[in-house]
Amino acid sequence: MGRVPKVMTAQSRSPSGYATWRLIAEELRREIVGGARAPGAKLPPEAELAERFGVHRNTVRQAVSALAAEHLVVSRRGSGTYVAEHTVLVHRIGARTRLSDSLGSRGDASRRLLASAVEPEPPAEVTERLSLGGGAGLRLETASSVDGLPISRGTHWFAADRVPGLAERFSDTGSITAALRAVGIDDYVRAATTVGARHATVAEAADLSLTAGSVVLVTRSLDTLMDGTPLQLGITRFVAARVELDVGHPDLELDGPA
Amino acid sequence: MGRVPKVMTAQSRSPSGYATWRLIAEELRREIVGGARAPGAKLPPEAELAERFGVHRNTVRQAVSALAAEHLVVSRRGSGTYVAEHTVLVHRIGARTRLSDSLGSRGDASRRLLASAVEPEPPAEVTERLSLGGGAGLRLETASSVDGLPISRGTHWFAADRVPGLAERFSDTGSITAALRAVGIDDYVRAATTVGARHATVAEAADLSLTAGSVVLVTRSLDTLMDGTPLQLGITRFVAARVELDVGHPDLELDGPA
DNA sequence: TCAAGTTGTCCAGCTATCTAGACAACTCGA
DNA sequence: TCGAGTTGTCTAGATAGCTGGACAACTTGA
Repeated sequence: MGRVPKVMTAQSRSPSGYATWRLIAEELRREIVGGARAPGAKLPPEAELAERFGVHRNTVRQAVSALAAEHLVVSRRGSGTYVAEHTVLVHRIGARTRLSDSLGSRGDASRRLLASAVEPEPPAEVTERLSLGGGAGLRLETASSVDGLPISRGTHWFAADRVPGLAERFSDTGSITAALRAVGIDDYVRAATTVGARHATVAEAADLSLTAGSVVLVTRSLDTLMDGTPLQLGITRFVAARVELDVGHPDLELDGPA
Repeated sequence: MGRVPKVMTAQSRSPSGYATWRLIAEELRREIVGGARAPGAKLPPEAELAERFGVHRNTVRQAVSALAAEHLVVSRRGSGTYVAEHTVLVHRIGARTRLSDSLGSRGDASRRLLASAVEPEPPAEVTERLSLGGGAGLRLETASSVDGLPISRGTHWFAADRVPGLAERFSDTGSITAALRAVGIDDYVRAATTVGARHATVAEAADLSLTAGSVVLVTRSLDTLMDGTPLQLGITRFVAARVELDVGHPDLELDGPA
């Protein structure tokens, strides 16, 4: 592979608005999370990386320390820098799958309530998609993490009068499904989900322990009761570096008879 | 909203590795593609934006010109800066939906073949998921655009001996579905799709007319014949700023009887 | 025990980026 | 027609980040 893209050749920085060390960090991160460098593997020495990217070793060091800050690599003086265990969480998006399920399959996962509030006048999108019609909205802010690393932040909207006491129930269980069951809603399905991606806002970067400008996956989903009544509008921001979404296609059989 | 995050306070650059003007550009882009600023709407004057972000007007100008470079805004001397028509393409991911469908619903959309090649030894992932078993792989590189703006880049793998002449057929129609039909494959379905997001590589940024460090949505999908034989492994990079993925959930009825 | 290899720390100089200010060019409503 | 408002262009200076080099601290294998 020799020299690699060569974007960062000139002295100091490329005029892209991105610091050279950031571009290098992102390239190395791609190699790691993409699987080209397995956990436990040793990274090439800084001197070698510096030569490969055509920059000074100090610049590589800054890139590596950024990766170390997000626990993707661990450096040992005198020995080398090693890829850390980093397991990417695969979250399945399906009509009946919940984030709790994806988290539950893992060892040290948690989901917790950060805040809840009754909003007399929710944003237009919420009023519309939940068919609130002037009623108040209940907003829940949640956070999830795996192995102590933040995975996602979620904003969940409900019709306030349909789910009395939901916030308290959620705190008990860490599961929205369980909390809904506790307030009398036994079943619901995912009606629609859209997926986008963008740079994290400053606030999101802080919340998710990311450096500014990291990438987040954003899902917007609508859950409905079995009779089609809209139940929950959820907006979830996932740390793109640590999460992959799996879009199930279980509707194969549905097409046969049609 | 007053002053906004204030990340970029100090002189020169913030210590995040991102130039101040880039952070501002990304914030403005979020406001625009997020819908807070409608197409045709006038942006606040540069002086006002400068005050809001706590930077000099020149810094705002650099951010705005970056947005202008991606055709998200248009500046008119003496008048102001306006949000351009930018329509986000919504691409539905379902068992039987094709990118051609999403593109087809739009006015000036195109899809074209960039390259095709028979690879005697495809990457391990391809060999495995397509069950090539030592056979050669056919690789197609495609690009799609809407209104002259690049939307995606795709890499499509097939078993070379199962789809003779596919590349030529694709060039004719701009549709993989049509090309497959032309070589005798009438029907197939999406078996699995995963979605991730990350910063674009340097090469991708160039291919998709993006500035370095922009965000791309990455889907990896496997299509199979109706009998389950793997047919196509596709890796598509979408411009996150211009595309939203819609995950259909058409399998509601499937769960009832189960 | 030693030497090669690797990461950690420090410092001086250069340069791109941001700040600051001024003025030109143009639009649009009064 | 005029003037307020807005974008376009230019110059100059300050500073943080990148470069380049040297050396210390530590690990590992011979």
